[in-house]
Amino acid sequence: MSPGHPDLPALGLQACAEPSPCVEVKDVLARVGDKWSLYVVVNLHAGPLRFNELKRRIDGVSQRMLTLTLRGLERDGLVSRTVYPTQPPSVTYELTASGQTLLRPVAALVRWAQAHRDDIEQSRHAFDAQHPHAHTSGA
Amino acid sequence: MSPGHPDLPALGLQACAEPSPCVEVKDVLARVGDKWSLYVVVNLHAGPLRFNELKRRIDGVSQRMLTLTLRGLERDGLVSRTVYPTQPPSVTYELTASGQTLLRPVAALVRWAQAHRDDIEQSRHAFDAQHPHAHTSGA
DNA sequence: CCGAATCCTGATTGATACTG
DNA sequence: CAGTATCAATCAGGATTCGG
Repeated sequence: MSPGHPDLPALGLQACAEPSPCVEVKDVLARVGDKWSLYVVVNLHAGPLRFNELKRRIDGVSQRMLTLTLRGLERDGLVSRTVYPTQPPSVTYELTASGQTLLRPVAALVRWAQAHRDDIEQSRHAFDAQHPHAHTSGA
Repeated sequence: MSPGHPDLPALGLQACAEPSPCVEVKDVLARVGDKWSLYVVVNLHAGPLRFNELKRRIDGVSQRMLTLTLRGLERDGLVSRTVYPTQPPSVTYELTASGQTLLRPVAALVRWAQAHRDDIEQSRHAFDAQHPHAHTSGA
């Protein structure tokens, strides 16, 4: 029955079939999948940035959300926060070693997204066409 | 100043520094990062499953959320739905070719999560310890 | 300049009940 | 068995305002 599935179990995914042993993944996805974390991490990949510089680059993020995102990232040890007691105060954020390693798997996902963008777009269009009652919302 | 950053730009991430050109990624993360899609995809990796079988396996998912998740996945062409007009009706869900390819980058993320689980856990604990005002919530 | 606190809105989710 | 509909609760996110 099984078509030509490559054996994914070898990738360590079978351990993730149930919610309980898979909390770690939810964790990661919650961190990287939220609205802004990814942008912060990516923008920080080239070196430290100050708060408002980050805010200017991400443009669209509210200061509240940027603060919360940075706090979350900092809490998880993905980003470090450095305060320079100047006048006015200056604070910079930088990727930690962990934060840098995260970029790699994220990049894989990005590549997948780019490769399948058209397929998905097309698929959605086709699907919406034959499902009149606009529940287009994804899960 | 830049520490030993591997050149991430080569990974195609620099194109993602700003929201606009990065919609695709948000898309993917929205699909895979939501509460249940990942479980569905992973559970389907070994072959087709019926609705309630899926529901039983994921346990914790409400039938509503499973339906919505499957619809979203189907809409994006990641999962296919097959109806057998038996009595009672039987419906099976299966990963499409696209859906199968998604497992690979996801696995990379899973591996990262597993590898950094302890660091993150520890980091959170340390962070919470010196931040009394329980905003433990991540961003 | 950095960022914390408050208020308010809308999207997500879950429980329950009902239909084919 | 598979799926939909409705309702209520929760939560994330944005605008604004105040403090160090």
